Amino acid sequence: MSLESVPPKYAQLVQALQRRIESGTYQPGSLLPSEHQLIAEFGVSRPTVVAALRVLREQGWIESQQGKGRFVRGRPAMAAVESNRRGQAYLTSPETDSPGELVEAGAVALPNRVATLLDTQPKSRAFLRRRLVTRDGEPTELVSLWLPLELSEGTDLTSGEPLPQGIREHLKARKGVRFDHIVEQITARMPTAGEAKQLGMPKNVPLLAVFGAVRDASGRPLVVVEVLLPADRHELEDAYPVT
Amino acid sequence: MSLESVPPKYAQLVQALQRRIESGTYQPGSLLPSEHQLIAEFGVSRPTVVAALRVLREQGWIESQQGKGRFVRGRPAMAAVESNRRGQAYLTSPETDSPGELVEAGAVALPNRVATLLDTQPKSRAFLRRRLVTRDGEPTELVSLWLPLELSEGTDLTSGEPLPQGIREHLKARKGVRFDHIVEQITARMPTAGEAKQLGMPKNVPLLAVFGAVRDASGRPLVVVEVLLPADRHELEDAYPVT
DNA sequence: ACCCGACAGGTTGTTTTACCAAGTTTGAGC
DNA sequence: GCTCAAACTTGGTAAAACAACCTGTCGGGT
Repeated sequence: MSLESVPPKYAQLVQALQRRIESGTYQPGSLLPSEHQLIAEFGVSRPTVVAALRVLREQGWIESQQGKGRFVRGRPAMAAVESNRRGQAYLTSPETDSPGELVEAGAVALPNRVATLLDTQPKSRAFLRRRLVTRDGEPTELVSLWLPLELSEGTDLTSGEPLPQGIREHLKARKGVRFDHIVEQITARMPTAGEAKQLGMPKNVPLLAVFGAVRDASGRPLVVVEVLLPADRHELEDAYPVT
Repeated sequence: MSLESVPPKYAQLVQALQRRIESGTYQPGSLLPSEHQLIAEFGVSRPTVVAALRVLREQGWIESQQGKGRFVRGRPAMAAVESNRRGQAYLTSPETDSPGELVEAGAVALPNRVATLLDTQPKSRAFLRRRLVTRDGEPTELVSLWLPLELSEGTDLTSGEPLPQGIREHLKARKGVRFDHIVEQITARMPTAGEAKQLGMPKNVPLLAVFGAVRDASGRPLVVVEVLLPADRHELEDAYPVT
């Protein structure tokens, strides 16, 4: 009676083949053993082998060609690029993890762009929570969070205290909403006098403005995050496959 | 004798179920018919049904719960957001599709950032091809393409003529290289005097600079694309799932 | 009357055996 | 040298069985 559940056979096969590719046993460009050979070596049936190879192909480790065989591509290089999405971190990790100070928390009239992203009438009101994040004691990013009023009620976001929990978990626990994906808009503009002062940046350096509209699986907007970054100190990096 | 190859049954099932979800026959949140019911209705075997449902789950249309059934999530909202990646279009569609003029084509010393992205020594030389893209007769974007010299030899990129073919196809046909993914860096800065003049923009408006390092499957950099956008006229949009 | 556990019948997840189709390579035979 | 069939490869379909999980119902016990 094993309390630990063993992974299914096809998943074990996936891991075994990944290890062999990473260790160089299977060189990139070479031909992988055929289905029949893998069946003989691992003692499993053909559908099991096929299931494992399908996973590897979908993850980009190998590619297959009908009639010829399956070729090793190597460890997918995309996985090595850590996607550095600014909005993500502030939604999942607790505010107490990133030092900073709360500069605003209360109901405000929505800017046009945020109203559009939230799918509400312009000038309607929503809850705004804005933090100035510091790194090494210096202010570096201005992070704003807009929530519809009905979503902010009954949460700890309206308090002036830093959240000891990720915003994503907090909203799921209190309001039952589930984040699914983010639509991101990136623009650049000159800082206002107030922003330049808060961020301690020269007035002739542009700001990178990242707007992230967080939506549920049906596409309904839940929250909008805005991250303002002085462009001389930050840049955004990301990776994606060529279609 | 059908010359057209019919799609496999599981793919037909995928399409049929997608249509029903989109048309509202299967409402989001509701329970999908069980495997047994789908087998009876479509007259296929269980592995075929399971294969179709696996595709739908991986694409985000449904989610499954062992012991209960499969629930409709709806058309994945991510698919509705057209990913608007600036670098992509210039790599795949022919230059003759986007009006503009070639402003530079020849070997130059690499800027530091591009040399880093191409994984070469700083100040080494590479081929630069720069185009000023116009929309509605107005200049809007400055697109630069850097290639290692050995990759530009024997291609039509060194000529002053617009390519009647996508760069991706051209390089694959002539040099046998295959684009796999792009590592993208986004920054903002003030335009130089020359850039402001070429783009016909005010000097106090920042530029969005998008650097895209195109790599093959092993992560080796092939080409670097730079797109310069006046920030008052363009913004970048993208969507990605919450992990 | 109420509670709780056993059990039956539903669901999806995993594995096996079997067969046919389609693409590629090889080599035997002409 | 050429043709073509055989033998390899992966892709797809069918039928069956077992395991794991959920949800009722039907008991028996308190």
